[in-house]
Amino acid sequence: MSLRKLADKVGVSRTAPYHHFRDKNELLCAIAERGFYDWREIAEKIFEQANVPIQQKYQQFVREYIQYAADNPELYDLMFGRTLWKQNNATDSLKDVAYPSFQFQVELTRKWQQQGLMSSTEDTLRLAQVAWGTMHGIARLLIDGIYADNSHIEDMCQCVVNIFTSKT
Amino acid sequence: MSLRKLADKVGVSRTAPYHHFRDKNELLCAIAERGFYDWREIAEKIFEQANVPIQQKYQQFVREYIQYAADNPELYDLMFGRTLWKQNNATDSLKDVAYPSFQFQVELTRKWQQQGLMSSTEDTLRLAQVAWGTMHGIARLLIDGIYADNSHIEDMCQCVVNIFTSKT
DNA sequence: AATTTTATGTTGACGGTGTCAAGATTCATG
DNA sequence: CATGAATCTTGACACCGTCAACATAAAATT
Repeated sequence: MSLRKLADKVGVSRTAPYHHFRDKNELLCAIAERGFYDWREIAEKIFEQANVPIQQKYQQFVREYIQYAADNPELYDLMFGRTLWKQNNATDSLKDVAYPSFQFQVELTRKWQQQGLMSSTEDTLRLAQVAWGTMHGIARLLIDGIYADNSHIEDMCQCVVNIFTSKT
Repeated sequence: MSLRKLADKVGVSRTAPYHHFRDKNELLCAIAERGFYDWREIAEKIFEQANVPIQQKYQQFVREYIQYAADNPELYDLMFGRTLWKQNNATDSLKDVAYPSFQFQVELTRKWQQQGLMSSTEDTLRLAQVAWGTMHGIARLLIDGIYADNSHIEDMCQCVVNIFTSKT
């Protein structure tokens, strides 16, 4: 969607947004930022649950991550797509929210390793990148409509959990 | 890059390409098609090797997949990005090359399961989606510049192999 | 050899888009 | 009341994909 159509739909002139955002990129960054806040809330709720085995929490985490992407394809594309990240288009404000979100994934991985859910022989950072990459890749295959269908989500998540929590 | 700049760089008028491709989308599809052919050649060479253990071939496959994406970020984005796939923008001609490429991944997975490299308790299609999703996700994190660096490729690939070939 | 068709090129024009500059309006605050 | 900030507006510019119309060279047909 273009800025002009957007402005028109809101019933305002085409240049009105420029008094609130320096350019289109900043507006997109702001939208993505909201996405990171929303996702963090969802993720935190998962791990706040008491009396739920970690393996089940992990499965829930994977499923909700992918479901979030499938439910908000455009937003996910903004948050993790090349539009904002490929050429330093990301605002400092966006980075301030996104980087901790990336770091969160690493800390989660470390905890999973410590709790024996995942192999502790792997380097934590690498494992975090791979584990996240797996969710990210499946999410992208889904929202880009490549050889994956929304009806496969549940099964794929189960498969991910099986693979990553295999005893070594 | 825009069609006009491209045409200008080639030293031709802006509408010249329209005598060879119906529109910009068709041109992009043709480029992506070439990418699929190239990648198939690379992949086939890996599995043609004799006297190389399958695990090593698998590792090589993962590494070369990700390296190919890292070396040709724009091309990879065309081949597997939402530009061409999200809204049936893909040409029939492109689909004819791409779908078998997707299917190839499934057949590879089936073979890996049969040869005991990967867990044979997982459904082959799901496992193929997850295994490919992992490579795809890491490739995307790399080329989109999100929390992954080209210097991590080797280590990440090793990690992927370790995870997916864990004995169960 | 002459003619026609095809392949390939060109310029002009249209509507769409992001964005800047300059001016209008509202509105809170001194 | 006056001032200045916040907000909105229209006009203009350069760029983009694409269409229509026309030119020309090569290939095919007669």
